[in-house]
Formats: sequence, structure tokens, C-alpha cells
Amino acid sequence: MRSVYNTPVKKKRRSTRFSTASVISDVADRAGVSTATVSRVINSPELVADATAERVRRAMDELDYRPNLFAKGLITRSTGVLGVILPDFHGEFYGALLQAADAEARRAGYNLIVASDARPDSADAAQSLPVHFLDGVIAFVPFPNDALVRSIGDLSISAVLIDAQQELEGTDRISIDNTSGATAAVRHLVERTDADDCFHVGGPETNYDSIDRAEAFRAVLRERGASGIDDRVASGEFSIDWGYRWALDTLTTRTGRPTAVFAGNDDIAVGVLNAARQLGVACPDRLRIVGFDGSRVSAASSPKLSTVQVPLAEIGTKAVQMCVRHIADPTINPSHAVVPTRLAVHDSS
Amino acid sequence: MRSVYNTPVKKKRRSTRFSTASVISDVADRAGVSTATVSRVINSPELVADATAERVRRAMDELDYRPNLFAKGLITRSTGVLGVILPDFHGEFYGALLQAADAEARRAGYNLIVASDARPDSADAAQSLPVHFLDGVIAFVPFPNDALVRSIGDLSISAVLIDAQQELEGTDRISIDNTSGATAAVRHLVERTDADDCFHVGGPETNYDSIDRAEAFRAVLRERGASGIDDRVASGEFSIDWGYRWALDTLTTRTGRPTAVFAGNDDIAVGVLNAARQLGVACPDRLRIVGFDGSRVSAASSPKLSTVQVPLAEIGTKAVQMCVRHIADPTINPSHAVVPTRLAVHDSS
DNA sequence: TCGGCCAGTGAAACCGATTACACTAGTCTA
DNA sequence: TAGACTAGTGTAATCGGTTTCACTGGCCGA
Repeated sequence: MRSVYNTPVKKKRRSTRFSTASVISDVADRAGVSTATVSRVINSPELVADATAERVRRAMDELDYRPNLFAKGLITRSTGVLGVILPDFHGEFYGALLQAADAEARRAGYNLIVASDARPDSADAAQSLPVHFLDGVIAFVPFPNDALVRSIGDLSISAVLIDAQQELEGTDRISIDNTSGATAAVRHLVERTDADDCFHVGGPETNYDSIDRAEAFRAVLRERGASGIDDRVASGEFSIDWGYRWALDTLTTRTGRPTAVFAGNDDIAVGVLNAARQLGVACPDRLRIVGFDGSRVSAASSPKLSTVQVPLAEIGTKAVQMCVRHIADPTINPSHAVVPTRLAVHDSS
Repeated sequence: MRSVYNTPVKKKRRSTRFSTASVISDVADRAGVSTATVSRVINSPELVADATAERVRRAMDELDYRPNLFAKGLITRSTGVLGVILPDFHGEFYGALLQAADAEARRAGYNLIVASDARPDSADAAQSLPVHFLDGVIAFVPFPNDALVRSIGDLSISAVLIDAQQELEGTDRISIDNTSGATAAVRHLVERTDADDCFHVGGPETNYDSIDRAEAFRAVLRERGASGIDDRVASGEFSIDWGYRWALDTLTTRTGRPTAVFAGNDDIAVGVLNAARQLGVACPDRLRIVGFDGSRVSAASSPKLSTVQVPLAEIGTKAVQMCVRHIADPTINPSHAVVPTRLAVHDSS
């Protein structure tokens, strides 16, 4: 007998408010084993005799036992949660990405915490994310945002940057190969109309994708020996409204009328299309239009929009895979995946 | 002296792999106080002398101290994380909702974990969500899904059900008042065309919103004494393609041609619009169309779609507010909010 | 001057898991 | 048949916080 004075009535469960959830010691008691054995049944069953394990499993079932993730996390320092930072969830662009990422994460046994932060150069999302919690972070950074990238670096957890221009020590990256798709789109246009009448209506000036797409436009036109190229490149925002305003303005007041428009994304293209229809400019007969993204609005427009497909689902899936891989083995070299874009010709060009 | 044999060199930090994060005892040491005092500075500063608190805060800053959420959660049983279950994130419908929910959650100091589960009658999302972790759950359940609702009930945490038909003991609910908007929309149509030529192209048969919208259609037509109403109600899915197929079929083969279509949502309406344009049926001259949701595609279409606005952002915001309120005080009676819908007339009707 | 009270603080128990280490009993080898 | 080894299990330390309780010293009123 180890002690004479100390024979408590076998310490029983605290009555934590009215939590009825059972804990590991309940299971241990019921199965007639120690908590260590219960833990082993869960985490390394090969160490436990079959008969014992069976008894423990039954006890877990009967008590509907679920391990407390706080206690577990306190030891293992992992939660099975990945953080995802996106500029916004509004459009389908990020929705499609999130959908695929969530599916892949679930497959790998992870959950996604989301945070959006539209403002460039704000790291609020990263700040408010409960980072001590997360096993990894995936951030879509299509704008220069040093604050965000830096604060992700500070987290020193597995991270995947999508679309970011900045390199980050030890971090996986995914980039969108805008150039190939954009080049194909612009070539497609200049083969059908005079290069001097081709216009580019781009997205935000500082957006990396915008920059790539505009540059591809310029390159193809230079290649064709077009002149006054810069005058035919406009930046605005990724919205229907911007495309609409631009087209209304340009189609009515310009002297050299556009015969082809390469839009920075599908929304812009749809705006241009609407303005053209309103002005009685037939598409594709008098105005050819190509969008970018392959979004649902592009499929919904009529004439159906020619567009450059961005494989959003693939990006989401790949991001999670990279992140999970890096969590499993932090020593492997960070990789840089470039996802292709592909011109899909429909009726608007 | 309490013990003779036991004078360790003041126990120092374990070298947890290479985690450089500082813990509460580091802060305590640096500030020359106990861990209890540090904890008090964080959680109930009024108990600590100003000078002491100031010293502790400086120490926290200098060490860039962040409380370990596992340890904290182990005691307080709360994480500041809400789970959100949606059928999918694909369309902008749920995206808009999520966007607003995230913003509101962040404002209230919470984060969102997301899970999507498109399959009706599957509770996988709820199962795979790390529920021991969550302070609350918000679920959008537009389809009958007893499994999901039941498993949310089993969680016994604060929950908000959106759009669900089932009641759940002690659970807040939000419903969309489809009827008022739908009624207004159908009245709007029958005032402009013969009630006998009005058709409804609905979404999935089992979707609660679909059911409400279809029923409102029937009610208005009955009110007008229309006949053969059931023949003019079709169910399909919430997609452009379904609307397109329906219209192609109906506009070409039916004898009594539709002059007005009330669509189950904007996607369907856009599909109808595209088919009509392709068949040379002018909208709104020969065919009036009203959609539902007030989505971005509706604004992008031309003619601009008349539609019934669903305040998705409001729903997201309200869901988080209800959930947070319920977490703060679980004893308050669950409430049931009904959000209105509003007809917005544009150019398609 | 004494007792009571209060503000401020620390020591230590506790939350519920994981896991290093110790131990037992059986099997195998020499 | 002793010794080495192994499979299976339990004890107790540990993770990093929160919180109860006990304690100290200063101030107050009687």
C-alpha cells in the first residue's frame, strides 16, 4: 500500500457545467484499462492486443467518446485545420477555388478556416486568423501586399501562396500562367481583324493577373507591328460596370472604332457586350470579344463568350495538396507550380 | 526551505522542436510576476495594479507573446470558431452569404470554418467538422436533410439553421420569405399579360425555396382564375442549362406559347432568355421574364433581368449575430427571423 | 493599538489528452 | 535453466494556460 492517509473514493468526473461528453478516463474505466491504452487504441493500435482493443472500442462506442481536440492539440500541436485567405468570396472565381479546396481538404482529413480581406496592403486577415491553431495557410495574393506576405512568413507554418509575386523562404507557390492563354486569345483576335483596331480593357492596374494579361496583349500587337498600342490599353476593375462604361465611351466617341476587344476578365467582357448590344453593334460581326476566367457568366451570355479558361478547381486542389505535403514533411523543398490557361473559342469572336 | 534534495536550476523551456514561440511563463519571468498575474492582465485586468499590468504588457510585446489557444480552450472550452455548412460555395448565392458572415464574425472576434456538402440527406459535413472545437454552427439547409439536422442537434452547441423546414429544439432559425417577393413578381407578370400564358420554371422539386416560389405562382394564378395551372409549372434545377432546355422545348413545341415566365432563380431566367434570343423571341416584347435572387448574372444579362432580391448579405450577417448571441447567453429563447424578398423590376418584364 | 477589510499577488490544482519510462509475464535461445 | 528479448500494459510527467484559495501588507475605524 503506497499511502495510508490518502485513499480517495476513486476520483470521479468533475461536473463541468452540464457537459455530458465523456472523456478518456471514462472509456478507460469502462473498458478496465488505463487511459494510456485507450490513447494507444486510437493512435497506434498495433501496440495493443486485439482483445483489449476490441473492448476499448466497444466502450468508446457505448459512451460516444470523441477525443477533446484541445487536449490533443496541446500535445501534438496540430489541429487538422488549414487557413485560407482570399481577397473576397464574392464572385464565383474564388467560390470555385474554395469549393475544390474544401473537398480536397476534407479528403485529406483537414478542415478549412476562411478569411477574406479585400483591401490591398492589409494583413488583417492573417492577423485575425487564429494562427496558433492552424497547421497551414493558403493565401491568394493577387495584389502587392507585403504586409500580408510578411505576416504569413512570420507565422512559420506551412504556407502556400497563390498568384503572389513575392517569394517567401520555404513556401510553396502556385502561379497562373496568364501569358499563354492571353497570347492565344489576342492572336485569335488579330487573325480575324486588324491589329490596329484591337483594344484591351483590363482589370485593376496593380493586380498581377491584370498585368500579365495586358503585357501579353502588348506583346502580340508589337509582334504584328501595330502602332499606338498603349492608347488601346485601359485599366479599371474586374466588373461588368467598368466594361460597360468603357465600351459606351469608346464605341461612341472614338474615331478609330474597335473591332476586337480582349477583356481582362469575363465580367468586363460581359459589360462590353451589353454596351455593344445597346448601341446596336453586332457581336461578333462588327465587334469580337474575348474574356478571361471561364466563369459561369461567360457561359450565360449570348452570344456565348469566348474566354480563357482558368482552372480554378485545379488551383484549389493543388494548393491543399501542396500544403498538406509540406505539413507532413516540412523539409522537402518548396515547389512552384504553374497552372496553364487555355483559350476556349465560342460565339463572341 | 521546502526541500533539501530538490533544487533544480529553475526549470527551463523544453526545446519543442524549434518552436520559438514564447509561453506565459516566459512573460511572467520577464515581468517578474507569476503566470497567474499574466493571465489576469489578459483576461481581467481590473484585478491587477496598473504598474504591474504595464510591465506585463511590455513583456508580452517584447516577446511577441500569443496565448496558446489549445491550452486556453482546454480550460475555457471555447475557440472563437464558428462552423458554417453550406450546400456548396460554387455560385455567388452562397458566396455572398459567406462574405457577409465572415465579415460579421470577424467583427465579433470569431473565425469561420467552412464545410460544404451538396448531397441531400448526407450529414458528412457535420460529421467531419471538428465539432468539439466549435463554439457554434450555422447551417444552410434548403433541402430536406434529417440526417444533417439531427446531427447538428446532437452537437448540443449553439446552432442557427437557415432555410430549414425542421424545427430544432433550442435552435435559432432564419427563413427566407419567398412568398412575398414571388407573389409580387407573379402579380407583376399577370398584370401585363394573360394569366393563362404564364409559366413557372422552377428549381429542384425538393428544395424548400423552390416549393415556396412555385406555390406563390400557383396561388396568384388561382386568384386570377387561371386554368390548367399545374401544366405550366415545371421543376428542374437551379441552372442556366435547365432554363435553356426548358425554353427551347417549350417555345418551339407548345401550342399555347408562353408570354411570361417566372423563373425559380436567375440562372434559370438567363437560360430562358438565351433560348428566346436564339429563337428570335423578343424579350420583353413577346416574352416577359422575372428571375429570383438578385444575383450578379441577373445584372449582367441584357435586357437586364427583373428579379426578386434575396438579401443574402443580411442573412449571413444575421446568422452570425444570432449565433454569437446564443453563445453569449444560451438561455435566451431561440428566435426565428424571416427575411423579406423584394421585386426589382428592370428591363426583361 | 487592535481587528477587519481590501487590493494585489503567488502557489498549486486542474483541464484531457499523449508518451517516456517502468514493469510483468511469457517465449526463445544457448 | 538462466538470461535476453518481446508484447502488452500502467504510472506519471507533460503540454500551457485559468482559476481557486491562501497569503501579505496597508489602511481604516473603534
